[in-house]
Amino acid sequence: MTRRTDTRQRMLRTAAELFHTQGYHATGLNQLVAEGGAPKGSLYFHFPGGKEQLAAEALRSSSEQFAEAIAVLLRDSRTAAEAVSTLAEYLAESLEKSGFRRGCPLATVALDAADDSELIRVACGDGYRHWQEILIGYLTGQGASRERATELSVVVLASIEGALLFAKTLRDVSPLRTVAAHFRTTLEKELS
Amino acid sequence: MTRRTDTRQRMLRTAAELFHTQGYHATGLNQLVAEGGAPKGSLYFHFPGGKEQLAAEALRSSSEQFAEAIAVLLRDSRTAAEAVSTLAEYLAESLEKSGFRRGCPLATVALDAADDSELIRVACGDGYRHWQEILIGYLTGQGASRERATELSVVVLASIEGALLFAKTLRDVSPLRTVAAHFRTTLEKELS
Amino acid sequence: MTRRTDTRQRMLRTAAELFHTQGYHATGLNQLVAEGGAPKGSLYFHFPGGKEQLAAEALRSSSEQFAEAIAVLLRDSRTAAEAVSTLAEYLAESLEKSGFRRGCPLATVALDAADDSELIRVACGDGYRHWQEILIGYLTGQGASRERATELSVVVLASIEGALLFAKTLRDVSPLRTVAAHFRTTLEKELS
Amino acid sequence: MTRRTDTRQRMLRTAAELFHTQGYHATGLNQLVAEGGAPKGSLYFHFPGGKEQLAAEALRSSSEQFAEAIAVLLRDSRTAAEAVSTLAEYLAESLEKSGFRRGCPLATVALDAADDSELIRVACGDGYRHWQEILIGYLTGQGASRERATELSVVVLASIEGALLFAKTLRDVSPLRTVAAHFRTTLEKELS
DNA sequence: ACCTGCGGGACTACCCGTTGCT
DNA sequence: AGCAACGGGTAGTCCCGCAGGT
Repeated sequence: MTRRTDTRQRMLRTAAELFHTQGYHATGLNQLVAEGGAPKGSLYFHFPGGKEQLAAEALRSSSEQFAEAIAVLLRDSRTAAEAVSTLAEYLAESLEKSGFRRGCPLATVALDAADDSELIRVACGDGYRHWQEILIGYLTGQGASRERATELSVVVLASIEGALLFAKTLRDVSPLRTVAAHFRTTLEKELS
Repeated sequence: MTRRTDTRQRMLRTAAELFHTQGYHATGLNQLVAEGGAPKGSLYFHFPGGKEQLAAEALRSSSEQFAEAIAVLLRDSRTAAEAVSTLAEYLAESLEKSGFRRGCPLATVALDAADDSELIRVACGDGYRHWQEILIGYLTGQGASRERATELSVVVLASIEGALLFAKTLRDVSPLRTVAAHFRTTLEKELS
Repeated sequence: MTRRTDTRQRMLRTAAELFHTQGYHATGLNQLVAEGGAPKGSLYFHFPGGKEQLAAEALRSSSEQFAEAIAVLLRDSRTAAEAVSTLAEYLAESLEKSGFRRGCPLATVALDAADDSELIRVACGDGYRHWQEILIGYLTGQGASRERATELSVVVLASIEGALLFAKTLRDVSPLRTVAAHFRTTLEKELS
Repeated sequence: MTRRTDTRQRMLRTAAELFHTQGYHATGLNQLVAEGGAPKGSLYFHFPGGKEQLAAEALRSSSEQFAEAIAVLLRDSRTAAEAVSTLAEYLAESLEKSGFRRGCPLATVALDAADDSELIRVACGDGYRHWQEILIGYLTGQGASRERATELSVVVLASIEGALLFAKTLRDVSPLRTVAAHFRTTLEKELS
């Protein structure tokens, strides 16, 4: 039965998009089913856990998709410095093109729902850890020690998250570029 | 006439607390007036602009209070490296003591309400800019050029914001400490 | 599936009754659902347009019911003079029995909501036109020219509406009887 | 002290205007004080009976003003037929010029508040009786018997009220003109 | 003593996430 | 799979009084 999967998948896509841009509490189930063209009653068939489960699954999906994007970006970069720049530029474009609406796909929900739902908090946490692991793998591949790579991955990722927050709030992507420039220098020195 | 100031101020305090920990859309006016002991009708007397105005003013208040805390922390630090460490430690404690609820006082609302209200977005943006200026002032005082201080302030602040997000989501303050350790090294090298 | 129709219909009946006696703005949705025994959440399922749509549909229903009553009264009258008297007497009884609350089922809402809602204004307008057409049909059947019947229908209907207003305001049905007496004479002379 | 009278009077004027066009329940005290430029707290000083007293006084004022207008119109008319036509035309113009908002100054409130407030109901009733007396006086002056004048005054006034209701609801003043034409004929025949 | 700024809740229309019955 | 129902929730406005300054 493919239709079931199809409906479920469409709901998840819509949910991912809305939770990404609006956060958890600002996103209504009505808007979700309206925008996704899905019948309202079916929601609790596909997601018995309700809004919480839907959000958790949508976030996992968003997170994996983003992880894939990072992985591709890193694979195509010759140096860590270049990789960070490319990532920042990609995020800047994504943010700007969406009218400063699409920042980090997890951050908004992580902040406004983590205290309400353990399921959601863990989904976001897992996402962040996954991204970090990808970066650690890359940096060790570039010659960094496991310990150093771990530290750098946290700092780089945190900087980018913070820069995304600033960029969205100020409607100006320059924080992303500033952060990228900083780490280009830092990483080039260290991982020549 | 002290009562007027008192009620308004009490509302603002309660609002600041709730918006800080829950975000904009997750915070109901009912909860707000219940927790603040104020009647609903008074709210719209003091804040004719409703929830939006209340949030914007509360955020400005939160932002200034935080700015003051940063300023004090920096004033009491001998080096920039120490200052960043102290700030990170202060935030880590604040986060942990509140059960991982009090992160950045602006970030949650900035992400979940910036697209809905220009008033709120600008209030948050002004807050971030103010914090940055404080940091720039400190760094130039420590010998950094204006340009370098500007870049560093963005990177440091963004890292801390991102680390707060990670710490809250993972229920673990170590990202804050990792970031602090990183900048201790970086800043000590640069601003000896 | 009979339950759907049932709930919707029950809501409409209650709405018609309340809007008839209290007008639009004096009738609260809470009172409506309480009095109708219907759940609050269902209202916006059946009437997505909210109070306005509910009122408009209730008025159309009231209007048709009243039209039917007029039609029956006219069908059972041998002369136009008798018909007007019977109608006036019927309205006087209805008004008095209800404690001077049930006047024209459209007038109160027409006056207090026509400027707020085009939907409601048109619903009332359509009702009045329909009643007039019924009267025109009857009068032409009694030998009046189309033109004369049109004029008479307006005057007769307007007089009855005005008499209902006076009767309700003065808590005295005699204006209705006075109007009836007047048109009995006028119509008997003309449509012998 | 003239200021007191002034504020009170300004409140009454604004109230008369708003109750006339919107009815009782659709008119909020906030709108009233905002539109009238009066201080909110003063309302219950000048009108201890609150909204109800304010409305009742405003309606009495409106009613007297309208009675004066009728008296002047009748005084300037040579025949009853002409008088009714002039009155209808005056009302048609007033209605049309106000965007079909100013109908009878009492009717809207009479219908939507008579059941809630005896004070208001009686104020409207007194108004209607006063208008009738003026008309009766005129018609007896034109040669009608007291009894006949009483009946005619009710029918004429009721017709005009009903025509105002229809005109407002249909956004078309022709019912007023139709009624006027009818009574021109009737009255000319009778009171030659 | 004449006012009125401020406060006080109950109530407004509307929508929420959720669940049975079909 | 899904329509209809459910009631407690949302932000916002209602009409009203009281304490205290002019």
